[in-house]
Amino acid sequence: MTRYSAADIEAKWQAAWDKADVFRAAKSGDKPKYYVLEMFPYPSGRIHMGHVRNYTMGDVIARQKMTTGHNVLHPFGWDAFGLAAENAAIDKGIHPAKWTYQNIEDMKAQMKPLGISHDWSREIATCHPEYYRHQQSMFLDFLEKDLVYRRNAVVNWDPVDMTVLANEQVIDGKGWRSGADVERRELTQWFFKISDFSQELLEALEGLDNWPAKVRLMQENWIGKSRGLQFSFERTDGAGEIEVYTTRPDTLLGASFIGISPDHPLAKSLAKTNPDVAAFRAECAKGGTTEEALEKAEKLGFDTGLTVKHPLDDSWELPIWIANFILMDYGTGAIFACPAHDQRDLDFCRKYNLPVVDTFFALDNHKPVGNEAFVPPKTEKVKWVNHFAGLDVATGQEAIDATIDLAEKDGWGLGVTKFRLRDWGLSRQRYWGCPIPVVHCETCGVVPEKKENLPVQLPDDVSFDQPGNPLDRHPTWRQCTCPKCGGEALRETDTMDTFVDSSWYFARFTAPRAETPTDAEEAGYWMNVDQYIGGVEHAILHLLYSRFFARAMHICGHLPAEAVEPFDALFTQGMVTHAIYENAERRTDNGRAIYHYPEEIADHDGELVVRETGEKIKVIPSAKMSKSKNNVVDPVTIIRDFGADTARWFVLSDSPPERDVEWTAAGAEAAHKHLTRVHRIVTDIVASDTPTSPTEDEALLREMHKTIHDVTGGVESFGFNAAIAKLYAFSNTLSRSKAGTHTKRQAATALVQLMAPMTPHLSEELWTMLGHDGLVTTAAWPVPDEAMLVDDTVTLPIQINGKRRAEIDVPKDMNKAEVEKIALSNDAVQRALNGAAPKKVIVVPGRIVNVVV
RNA sequence: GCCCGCGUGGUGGAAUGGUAGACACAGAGGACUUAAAAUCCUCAGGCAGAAAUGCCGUGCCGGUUCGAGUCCGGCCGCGGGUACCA
Repeated sequence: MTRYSAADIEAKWQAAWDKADVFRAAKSGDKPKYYVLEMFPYPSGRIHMGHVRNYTMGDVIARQKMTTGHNVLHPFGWDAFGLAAENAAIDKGIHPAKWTYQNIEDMKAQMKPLGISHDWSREIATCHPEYYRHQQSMFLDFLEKDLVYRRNAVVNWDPVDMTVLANEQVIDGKGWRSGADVERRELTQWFFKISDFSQELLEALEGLDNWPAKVRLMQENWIGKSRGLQFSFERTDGAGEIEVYTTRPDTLLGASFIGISPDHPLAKSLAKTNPDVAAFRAECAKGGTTEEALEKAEKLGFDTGLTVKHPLDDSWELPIWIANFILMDYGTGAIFACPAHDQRDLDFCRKYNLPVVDTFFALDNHKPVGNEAFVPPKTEKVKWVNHFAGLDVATGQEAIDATIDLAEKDGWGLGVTKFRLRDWGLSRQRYWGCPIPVVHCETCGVVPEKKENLPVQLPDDVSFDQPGNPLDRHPTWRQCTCPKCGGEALRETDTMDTFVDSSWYFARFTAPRAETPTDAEEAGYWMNVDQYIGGVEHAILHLLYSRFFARAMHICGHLPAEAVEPFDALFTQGMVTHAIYENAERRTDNGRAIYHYPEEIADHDGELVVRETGEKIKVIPSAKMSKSKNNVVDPVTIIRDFGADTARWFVLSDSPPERDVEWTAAGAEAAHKHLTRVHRIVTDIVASDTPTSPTEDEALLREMHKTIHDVTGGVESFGFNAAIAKLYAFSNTLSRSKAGTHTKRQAATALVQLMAPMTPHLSEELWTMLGHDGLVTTAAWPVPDEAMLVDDTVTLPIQINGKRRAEIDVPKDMNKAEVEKIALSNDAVQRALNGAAPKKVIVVPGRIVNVVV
């Protein structure tokens, strides 16, 4: 008897697939196409369990589709530009390109043994000029179609390193290398006009039936459509007005002050003459740019001393304050505050001793406003103290609509629809990204590079010995000729956000070597992605940007109209998480936490310590595996010790794919044991010669058909863990069955085929062992016999008052009255009834009986 | 802060509004073995009970329903996103 040796089997069958070239995709007329795509990885250098989980899921889908008559495209590539490469350049002195390409090689070497059905002939890397030249060319198309523009926007500025920081590089408001207080600073930057598509991107969400509801909801909220009132408060000094936008115009009677953003034109102009305003603005500019940082920052205010008039009452004056929590990017950069009915406004008023206009709702037990605002839900009816907008009693929404109507009728305001979605800033002041193909000319201004001059290629000779963008200080790279006037000009040194790279790679995969960004015929055939799979952390940005990009590409003729929603079905897998081990005794020189790899940790009598030094460890429970936290677990050892099939089986079993899983080392061994057992079960069957036994054979075949049915359903609906549970159960059934050898071989064949998408190498081996020709990878998927799926009798639980008390076996199609009669004559029911008649009897055919006593 | 999600035995988890705990891991007991490993068999939510059985039980509080892990409302805890990590 041969033992299961993953190493031998896996190398052998991978070679066989290569030889038969089974995963190379090509257009074909005779089969429906199926494009399955996993989100491509960032080449960090090591694959981790999250990758294995992601690609294995995609592989199960791809392989199962191959065997159900589909022409499958399953490509792979690298999201290769990014910040980490520059950090490596700074920390280790390696050139970002060298680091990236080396990582790609390393990760490929770790990926290949997994036996994923990727078509490697289509491999792309976004940092390759052959990729980004098409991206530059599309940027020029977008420019021509007015989908790109420049304006000022804020960045995180490190005043010590004199450099722009990513949000990730701002920790508690300080630069991660310098430790200096970060400031917000304005730069002129490039933007995609994604906000022009707000309404369309919102509406089209409804059609995405095969996307998770939560992702659609998150995008809907992100786009954030709102209808509100836009109107102006006139300044009492006659020097103009303050325009505000509010989604709660119904609270206008409670207006207590006007707040403007520190970046509001009025605040800026006051700062020119008033040093206190300038100082306050500088104070507000401290800290990072994230919405979280802005929202959580301590609320600060500054009294301008100016006042405005209430639009409904000329004698009602309100003060104008500058407040740090008001964003210039949303609405008009100015608001009115209603402290009686908004907690944040109330807190602000209490802090700065501003007068608070009392509640204007007629509350049953009215008390003057204390430190708690009364916030009725938009759908709740409230009664007014005074008639307002012609209303006496109304819900918030009715009041909002009525107020807008009133304002429009009386001519002092306008109902306006706004979106939260902002334009997509794509400028990055960094080296390792796709250069933005424009030049700056003294005479012509900003001029697009000529397409024939693409790619605008990154220079290789750059240094990272000082902070900032190396492109800015490169001795020659910037110098170029103006494409318009032919005079001397300077290249743009901003590169593109890496989200641009990942917003169209799925389209490039359909024709990865085409001379244009896409090939109309190939894109027409392969698009859309039928099944897209990736981490839920991409629910908003990547997926929304891609939806925009597909529309923009369509406008420029790079994608057909049907491809504006590029992902027909989306599955968001959960993350593989792991505890983070923070050193509790030591920090870095500039006070940052030190994180240790799981393998550096030892357990000393229940206390976790650093193995080498014995330093105590603070365990941070469970978080997304992240390089910066050193909590990434490496799957390579599992593959080496147990083989790819074990790793694949293991990541699919036990946890539902959409759920986060906490990584544990235990379990891989168990998965391997099971595969060994399947190998032994099949080996034993092949060697056996048991005569047929009608009842045993029938029982086994019934189980086989049920298993085929359940596993097929599981695989097609991402219920991989449930499918694997069925396969475990069926292995048990098969191994204990007394059926004849002929039937057992049939059952073993089904088992091997059903396992094939998950454990393709082992399945190929056993397929051959069972005497089948060809590859199980291309053999037709088994189909269950419907007649074998239904049992003649069913076991019905009997509940008394909703609690299970007994069960009865009845023929499956027995009518309700019969079932009720049998149920009522049951001992447990008789006991519960104690001679009385039941109040009610519910019979759900084939399901349950509930007797109410 | 805001948006989204999740919470079930010692552990991972299963369960179209219909028998809560399938299938596994760890555990206990047994068979085989000189012994161990491997393998096979059995047990196993908690409490009470010899057992039959009864009561409790899906983060907490409340609601809808003949029936709630599942639907609704309110909390608590954890995770993701928060526009320059990808």
